[in-house]
Amino acid sequence: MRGRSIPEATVGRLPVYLRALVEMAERGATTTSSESLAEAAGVNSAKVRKDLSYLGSYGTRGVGYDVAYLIHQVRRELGLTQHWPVVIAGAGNLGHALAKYKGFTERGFRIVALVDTVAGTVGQRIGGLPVEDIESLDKIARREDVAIGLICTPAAAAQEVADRMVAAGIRSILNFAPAVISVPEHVSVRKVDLSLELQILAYYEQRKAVLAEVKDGRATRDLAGAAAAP
Amino acid sequence: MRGRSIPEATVGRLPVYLRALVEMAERGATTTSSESLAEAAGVNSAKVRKDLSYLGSYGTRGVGYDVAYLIHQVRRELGLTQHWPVVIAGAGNLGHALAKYKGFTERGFRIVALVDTVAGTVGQRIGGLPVEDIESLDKIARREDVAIGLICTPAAAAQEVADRMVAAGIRSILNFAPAVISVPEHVSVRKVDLSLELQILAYYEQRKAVLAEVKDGRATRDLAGAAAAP
DNA sequence: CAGTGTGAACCTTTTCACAGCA
DNA sequence: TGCTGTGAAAAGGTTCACACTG
Repeated sequence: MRGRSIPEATVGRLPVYLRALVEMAERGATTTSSESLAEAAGVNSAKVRKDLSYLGSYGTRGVGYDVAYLIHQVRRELGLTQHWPVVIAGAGNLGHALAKYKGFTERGFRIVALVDTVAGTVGQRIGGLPVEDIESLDKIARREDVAIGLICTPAAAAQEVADRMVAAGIRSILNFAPAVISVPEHVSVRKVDLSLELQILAYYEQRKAVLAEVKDGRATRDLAGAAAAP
Repeated sequence: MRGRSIPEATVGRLPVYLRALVEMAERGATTTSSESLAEAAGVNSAKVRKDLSYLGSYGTRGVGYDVAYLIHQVRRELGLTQHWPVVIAGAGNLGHALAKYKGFTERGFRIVALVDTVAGTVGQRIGGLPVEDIESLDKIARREDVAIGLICTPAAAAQEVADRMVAAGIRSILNFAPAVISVPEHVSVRKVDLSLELQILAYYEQRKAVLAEVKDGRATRDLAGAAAAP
């Protein structure tokens, strides 16, 4: 294919394929198929083929994909052939944990600084990094050419921190604070909301309980028109 | 509406609306509109109206929504009128941080236990909780009627921990380990993959750089469809 | 008359199914 | 023959626009 601009849904799955491919390579596999890659990534094979087709025609009909070559192509597409300096704002529990998280470094993301407010944890050392004053953010970001920032502050501080990051030239933000932040158009934001995920699980958990009741013939809760599956 | 079974995309936004509504209530608002709720949640108002319509007709035309009543309805729908005991497996950096994370407790999720392998951190105390032997998982889960488990172990241990959780009667899993886990049909899994999010940001970041080059008339990278041979 | 609730149009994503190629 | 690559169909999600109503 190669029609430029990969669908968002596909972009979200490429890192999963990449991880699966790297594991395969580590286990010595040189070739794989859409079927086995799908299995390893937890999706179906049609999706894998369609997703990979957006990158190009890198497979061989009747054979499959060359693992090493595909790893290279996915890495290139994701922009992982370069290293990305990252700054973390907020050195509480979560910032702390993320600063020490090995998975980032392994994938080419280097934490270059941890910043917090003076009232917070400035001066401490976490995982070999000193916690610096958030006032230095601009200086640090420009010195290290930081493009990506993580917000690990309480919700109340998130918007201000985001503004500071934008002012410091950061163009991508990963927001762990449970708050909606607004940024200029040219800045990308993704959010990870830990308790949101639990709330979604609670919804389906509750649903299972309700459905089980219906199935048992004891519909104790109000259900307009629920049909229990077999 | 009330045709049962809310679209997944809507379920994923309900917690965001809920948070916005709770903030509004704390600021003393008694009424809101799809417009202002949309603003607070970072979406558009048509989406808010459609999403809320899946819960029922809880608004008043010409007026808006009653904040307190809507909070109640969203909570009920999400299954947050009850408390959910949660167990965390893996007391490394992340398990540590999550065990101390206030946001869970605030939203009705109580961490009842932290388990790890004996070789790990068993015996330590984290945020008032002792780290227990993972062998006790079954006993703990049944005693506390745990329905939700968090996996915060390294990727290599994730599947085994998931199996243990399923065996212990846990029916919903939030997986923080960068690994695909497989579970029986009746178990729900959601995953939070920290470095995946960074990789997605890297993709768009790189894209911006490439697009800027094209705009400047200096297309230094291959965009057309040139690909190096394997 | 302001603002909800919702059909209808539109867009994105997934799945199907098979032609085409090594 | 076996597996990719991809049109076409189906499903799912978003946005539009307006009838309806308190």
